[in-house]
Amino acid sequence: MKPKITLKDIARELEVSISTVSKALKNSEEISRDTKEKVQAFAKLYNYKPNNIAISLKNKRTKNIGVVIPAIVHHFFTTVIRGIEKYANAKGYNVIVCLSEESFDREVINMEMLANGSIDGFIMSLSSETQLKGDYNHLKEVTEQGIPLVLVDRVTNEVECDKVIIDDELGAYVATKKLIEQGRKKIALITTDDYLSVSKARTEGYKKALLESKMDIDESRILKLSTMEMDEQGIQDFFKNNDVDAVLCVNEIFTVYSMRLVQNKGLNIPEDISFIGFTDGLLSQYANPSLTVIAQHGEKMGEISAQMLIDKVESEDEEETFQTKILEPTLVVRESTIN
Amino acid sequence: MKPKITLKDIARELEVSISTVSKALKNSEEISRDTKEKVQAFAKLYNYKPNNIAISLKNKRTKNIGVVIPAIVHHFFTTVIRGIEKYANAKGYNVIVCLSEESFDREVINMEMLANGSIDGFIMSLSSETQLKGDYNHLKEVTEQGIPLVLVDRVTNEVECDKVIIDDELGAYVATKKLIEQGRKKIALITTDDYLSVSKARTEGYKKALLESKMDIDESRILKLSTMEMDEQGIQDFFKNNDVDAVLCVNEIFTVYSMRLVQNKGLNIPEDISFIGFTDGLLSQYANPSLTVIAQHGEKMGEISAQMLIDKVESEDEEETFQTKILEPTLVVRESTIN
DNA sequence: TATCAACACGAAACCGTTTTCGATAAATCT
DNA sequence: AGATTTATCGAAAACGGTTTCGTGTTGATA
Repeated sequence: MKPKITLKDIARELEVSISTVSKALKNSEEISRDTKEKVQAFAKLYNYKPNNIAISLKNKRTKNIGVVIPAIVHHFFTTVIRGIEKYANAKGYNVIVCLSEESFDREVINMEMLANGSIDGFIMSLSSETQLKGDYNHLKEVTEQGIPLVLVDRVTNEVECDKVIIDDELGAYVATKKLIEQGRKKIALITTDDYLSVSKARTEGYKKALLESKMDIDESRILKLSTMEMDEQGIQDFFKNNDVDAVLCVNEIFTVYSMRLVQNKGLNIPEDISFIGFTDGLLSQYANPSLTVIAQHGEKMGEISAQMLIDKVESEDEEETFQTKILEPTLVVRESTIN
Repeated sequence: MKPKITLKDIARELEVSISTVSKALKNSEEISRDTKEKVQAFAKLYNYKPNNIAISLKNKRTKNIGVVIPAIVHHFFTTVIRGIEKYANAKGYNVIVCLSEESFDREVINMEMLANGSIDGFIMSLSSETQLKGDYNHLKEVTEQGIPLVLVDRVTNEVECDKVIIDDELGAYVATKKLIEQGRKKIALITTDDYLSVSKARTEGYKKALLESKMDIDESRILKLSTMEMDEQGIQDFFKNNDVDAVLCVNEIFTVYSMRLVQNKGLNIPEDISFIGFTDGLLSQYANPSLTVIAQHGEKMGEISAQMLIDKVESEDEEETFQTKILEPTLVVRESTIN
């Protein structure tokens, strides 16, 4: 066990001052070639690495960014993290991941843990409970303290900050339009409660497409489920009581589970009924039939979030100008719709 | 924008010394009731929170743990992270996640970034490239520096540290045994290269079960694929050239993809051919038919890893005693096998 | 030979805490 | 009254760096 070596150790050993060592290691012009070589050789020999904490304390910058997301087992969020990691790491930043598990309290606790010097900025996606409560004081507090914040995907316009979202309304619109073009007349929507920003937008896109095609909006064809748990019974009841020929679902799981139900009823996909889901994840790729989906480009969203955040963190001037980056979703056609 | 308030600010404002403020906030006996109340009230009013970085520097403990894993889009690893997060957070620790993306270099870089004071300990799962190279010097270095390390799932016995694994050999053995009991005679194994610790163990379990039942080991029924990418062609060729009535796959994706291939050939699952996979993830649950799998209990593994690490971090004594915790996998029977 | 710039280095402040060790005054004891 | 406690607080070191500023020693210049 060889403990870490410090500047002080080198200074003592070489009988110079700490400042000399520090400068020598930075190749400062102030220090003679002789001393620099001596110090650098010694440092290399003993594998000296400056202590990150000390540096953080000195320049009030940690090179850490905090990421608070509702869940990690959802494929979409893992791709977002991956994008963040990728960009952040290339810029020399570490990523501290905290999971709110859709809980308001855990979101608050996690932010407070990180907001006291541990990170230079936040990237976060709101928990569903937070969006339900509509309480964003914990976000406002960090922005008031001057900590940069980027909201991604699940956002709110209650707090002023940078945001990265996809055009969920457009995504649902395009998907619904696609189903209409295929001659579908009874198009269902399986979504989550409206307080989720994304769900609301998608419902609007769905309705917009229907209205544009002079089709009625039948509220009984819209199923709203909880975000917290997978309500299998709810979906079963829905298909028992409704006769539909196409379904748009706001996530992969709803889609795949619904497909199995109708398959067990003896229907053929996509001949008898079409499906389109959100999120282009493993489930969509490997489902049978494979899913036509609205791809959300999570990795791209993560990268952009990280870029916006790090730009803010590293910018000198304190211009209070925020932007919202809206990405366009992509329709990926596979086997669950007639192509 | 209200900047963070420090002890010094409070001291100046209340005309006492910094030490008095510090003690007052800790409810020290040294300080009079009057002063304590005054200080505490002021601190609450201005929402004083101690700076984590300063505290870290002082007591050489960051309350951060570093997690380095090969990938995050694999369901198994996300469950591990979730378990780590859960335990660590309950203990007041933050989790810094780094992705090696199966690359040796990125693994080294990430560890070096974190090893200089940013974290109190590591939890990691080796990248496949690292296992291929067999170079574990970066691990040995951190342990030599006295930084606790816990290896999880993808481990090596080249480095002495705590480890958490599941009994992969047993898992494959149980699965193969199950297939044999069902009367399967031509059981294939689709796995990854042997340099991965888990693949090797699973292959052994598979062989052991076969030998125990006096069945021949036909090496042509063992397909070894790269970990790096999904080799669809390799699987297609395999099923073109082999006649099998049961398949054991080391992950979900191999299983699901293989199932589709044989389904498209007109075979019925599980009547004509059975499938068992590893990892009880979304793909397994929602595949059609749903998968019989060997569950690896990733979340549990994460929790145990975090517990072992934090125990080491917080223990005073430096006993160099390491343990390897071996979890038992569980066979989850679903539709891809005859039950 | 006195002056001055260039060179090479060190002292010390600083980042925000914690903690040890006095120090002062009042209170208690002999 | 003098000695000793006790209560209350502050100075300062420490954690491990960075950075400003000062200082002593050269050598060159006038």
